[in-house]
Amino acid sequence: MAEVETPSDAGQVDTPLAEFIGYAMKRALSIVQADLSRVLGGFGLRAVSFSALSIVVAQPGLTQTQLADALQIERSNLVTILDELSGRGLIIRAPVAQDRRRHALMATAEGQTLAQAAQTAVKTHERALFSCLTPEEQHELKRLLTKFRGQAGA
Amino acid sequence: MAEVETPSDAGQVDTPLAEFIGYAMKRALSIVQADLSRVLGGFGLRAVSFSALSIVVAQPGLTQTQLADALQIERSNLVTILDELSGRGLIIRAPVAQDRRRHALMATAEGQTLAQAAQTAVKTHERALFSCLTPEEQHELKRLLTKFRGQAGA
DNA sequence: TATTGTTATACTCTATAACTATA
DNA sequence: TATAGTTATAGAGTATAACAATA
Repeated sequence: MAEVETPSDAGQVDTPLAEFIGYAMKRALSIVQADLSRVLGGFGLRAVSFSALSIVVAQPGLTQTQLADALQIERSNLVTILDELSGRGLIIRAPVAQDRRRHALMATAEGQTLAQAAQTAVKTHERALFSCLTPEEQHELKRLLTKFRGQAGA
Repeated sequence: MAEVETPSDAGQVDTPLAEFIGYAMKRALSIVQADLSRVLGGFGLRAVSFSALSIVVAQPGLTQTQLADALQIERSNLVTILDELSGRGLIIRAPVAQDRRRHALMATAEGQTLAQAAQTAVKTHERALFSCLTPEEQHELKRLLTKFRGQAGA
């Protein structure tokens, strides 16, 4: 069997995947998620509970099914997340008079305050993280991602 | 307790998260991943095994540690992936004469052929998926993601 | 009959520690 | 002692089916 020389430059070894937007997206996201977890950890929140809480604050009265749809997660998996938020007194599941199957989700005052603080912190840290891009580039990146989601995700 | 009206427009309910690039990235990626899984399923590959095979084809002689680093996954988790590729005769773990602890990863002829075909298919489907963006926008999106990773991921 | 929230469960992904064989 | 590959395992995250209460 022939001798083999192992490449020494492992840093640029993923070249064949460099042409795929999906791959670039995945690698970029993992950097953002690491930063996000760190920041939200200070508030006792995970990314998904932060998202859930933020939406409940913005759209009080949402039902669990609506929230699960908004987050694109399964209703069953949302239960644990809401138990967590509710257990900390950040949200309540209010009864809906017209339909007793549904829960209207509402943030408590404490939940609103925490959501506000966490959003500010995330915004600050995202700004720092993306400071290697110009403000125009940051805006364009978000615009392109959002446009793509709007068109391709239909 | 006051009556509650539940919002009827659940589609735009994630507004408070719309300002975060990370959130836009996550939602965009999940669309790409769904498409990718579908395409790669036809080749009996998952995203991670496709990535691994592609890199081995491009960089023959890589060791497992180098490949794990390139893919940013744990060495331990790479083992199963390589067992899978090796079991299908797509790659081999060749012995390295200078260091008998290491395995030099090499794609077989069949592995090279499959990688080539899968890459073409992924490229085609990614092009179709991103057709809602102009070629300039697609290029810019990839450039921004790559620049971000290069700068922020250091 | 259908829907809402819930439980249970299984399956994938990821992370960590410890082992072996080599260096 | 340290490194490469491996094993085992635990913890997330995610997906599916089925149930009780209600419509």
